[in-house]
Formats: sequence, structure tokens, C-alpha cells
Amino acid sequence: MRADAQRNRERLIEVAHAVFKERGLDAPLDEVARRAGVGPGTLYRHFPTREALHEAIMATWIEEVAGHVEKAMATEGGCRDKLLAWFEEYVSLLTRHQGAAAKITASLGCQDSPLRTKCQTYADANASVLAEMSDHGALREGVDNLDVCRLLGGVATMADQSSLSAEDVRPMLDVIANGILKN
Amino acid sequence: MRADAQRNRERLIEVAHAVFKERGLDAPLDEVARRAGVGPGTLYRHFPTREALHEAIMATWIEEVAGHVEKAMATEGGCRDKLLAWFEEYVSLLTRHQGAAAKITASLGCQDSPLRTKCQTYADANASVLAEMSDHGALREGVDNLDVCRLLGGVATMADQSSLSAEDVRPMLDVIANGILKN
DNA sequence: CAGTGAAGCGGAGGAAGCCTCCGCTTGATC
DNA sequence: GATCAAGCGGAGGCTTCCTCCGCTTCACTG
Repeated sequence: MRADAQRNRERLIEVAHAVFKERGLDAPLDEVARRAGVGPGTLYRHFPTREALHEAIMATWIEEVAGHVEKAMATEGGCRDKLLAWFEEYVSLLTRHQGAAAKITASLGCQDSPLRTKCQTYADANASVLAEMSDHGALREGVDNLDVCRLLGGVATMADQSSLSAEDVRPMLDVIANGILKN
Repeated sequence: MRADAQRNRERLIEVAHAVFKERGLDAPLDEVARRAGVGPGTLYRHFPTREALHEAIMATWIEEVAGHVEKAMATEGGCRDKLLAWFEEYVSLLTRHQGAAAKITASLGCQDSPLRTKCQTYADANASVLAEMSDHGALREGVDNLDVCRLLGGVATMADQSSLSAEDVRPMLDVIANGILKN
């Protein structure tokens, strides 16, 4: 790739990050182009669809997911506390950008989504936490990772759309934890 | 109201119902007007906002909610079976139109939404079911109606966006039921 | 360093949707 | 039948999307 093209690409990702943070993932792409100082044609050549741009800006936080799992699993207390800590991390990660929770979770089931690899990272992270719970014999029988991811995605989406605080979200996560843990 | 205005209003609701069913609640309003054979001005006079039109088309199913509660409560079996039957009704009602689950649930917390009265009907219906469970001593302590509505709304939204079948949704409802019922 | 070709750029502009404004039509009333 | 407010329609301004194509700039070569 030519040097100027590389520069533009990086600048677009940087600006898109800011714009999406300010105005949500549905923000006008023309504004991204304008603020990046390029024509719309340039933006669309680098990122043919809105989703391609979403994917690019998510690349950074995807790398952090493993760290968040570790952090949650280091929480003091029993399985329940660790699980709830992870749930809170999960929801917080998904609600970093307005509209992200719904989009990421929707692409969970669909093989050909451009966000597929990203949401798979989340699903894998959640699976690893559930596996840990299972090893300790704390998990009910027949709990499916995809179902839990969708439940959390649903909570995150509601939190996103109603601008709920962590305190508002907590009791819902409690219900899910009660629902998948034994006793 | 003049007779022709009345006629147009009814026709618009009828057509909007069809268009929203086909293309989701975000379908272009100009198309509603076109298919109803009126100008856009007429549509916007009758329904100044998209939400006003949503509200109008929801009026019919809102009237059915009480019936769905009764139907679910008549399910054979214990509290758990009745609760799950109701949850399935709830999700099915919310997913009648694409995009409805998210919008209705989002307006739950917000006092000044035009959909307020509609979503309140759902919340009240759910509260009555939870009260019944509570009377039978089946409900855990500290379960909040709003939280349950949001959890269900989240599941419905995920079902909507990923086109999930009732069988796909069922295990998620199981988790919620486990999470709010004793034992 | 100049020449060359392709990679890349930008922005004009068509398409779609939103919503308003205003001159014309029509229903209700006398 | 005359009147006139209530109601209508659609032209059109605005925003956003996305494409197309003539021009520019980079990288490479002799």
C-alpha cells in the first residue's frame, strides 16, 4: 500500500473512533470523512461498508478482552462474585459505543457477518469463564454459552438504549447469575 | 373531525401496519403515505412523529395483552410452567414487528415517551404475573418488575435482531425463570 | 533527476428519506 | 348555492448515502 494511503487509513480509523464515540455507531460517514480531511470516496474505498469501519475501530478493544477476563477472575470471593465481576466487564465492554451491543450480539449467530471474528472473541472469553465455573461444579447442567452471551447482549443493549448505570444493570446480572449457577 | 380526515387516518394506520410488518418499524414513512394514496403532508399532520404512528398501530395488540396473561396463567402445571408460558407470550408480543421490542423496552424507563402508556401495559401485565408467583411463595426476594421486563425486552430484542425461533429463545427464558424463582 | 504508469484522491452529484410550507380543494353548515 | 375553515397534496429544502471519473501524487526505472 502506498504511504499516503496508509496514512489516510490510519487517520480515518482514528477519527471514526472519536465520531462513533460522540454520536454512536450510526453517525454519518460523510462526517468522518470530512473531519479526517478526505473525500467520501477515499473513506468508502478503504472501508466499503459501515461495518468494515466498525470492525476496524473495534480491533483495539478486542485485544483487551483477555485482560478483562483475568481481572474479573482475580476478584475476591467465590464463583458467584467472579462471575458477576465478569458480567459487569462484559456489559461495560459492549456498551463502549452507542449501538455496539446490539450489533455485536446480533452477529453472534451469523456466520458471514464482518463482525464475526470480533464477537467470537467475546463469546470465547465468556466460554472460558463458564468453563472455570463448571470446573468448580458451580454451574447448572445444560447451560449454553451462546444463550448466556445473548442474555448479556440483551442486557447490554437495554443498558445502551436506556442509558442505564452500572447500579441499574447489576440486579439484571444477578438474575442471570442465579439462573445459571447451582443453588 | 371531518369525514375525509377520519377516513384518511384509518387508512394510514391500516397501511402503516402492513408496511411496518413487511419492512420493520424503521420503514420509510413516505412509502406509507404513497401506499395509502395520500401526500406526505397528510401523514405528518395526522402523525407528527414516527412514534405517534407506532403508538397508533400498537393500540390493537395492547388490547389483547390481558387475554395473553389469562391464557398463560391457565397453563397446566406449576408456577414455573405458567411463568415460562407467560414469558413466551411476552416475547412473542414484543416481536410482532421488527424493531418493536427494543423501542418498547427502551421507553419503559422514560416518563415522556409517546409509547409510555403502551409499554406500561406490558409492565403491568408482567407485574400481575409476578404478583401471582409471589402469592404462591415461588418468587425469590427482591425481584423487581422493571428488571424482569428489561431482561425479557433484551431477550426479545436479540430474538428480533437474530430472527430466533421460539426454540432458540426458550433456554434464555429458562435462565431468567431460574433466576427469579426460588430453588 | 525526469519520465511514466498505476494507485489513490476528492468532490460533484444522483438517489432516498425526512419533514415543512403553502396554495388549492372539499366537506360541513347555514 | 354560498361560505370558509379544515384538510389535502406535493414541490422542494435538507441530510445522508454511495458511486463515478477526471485529476494528482507516489514509487519506480533508466
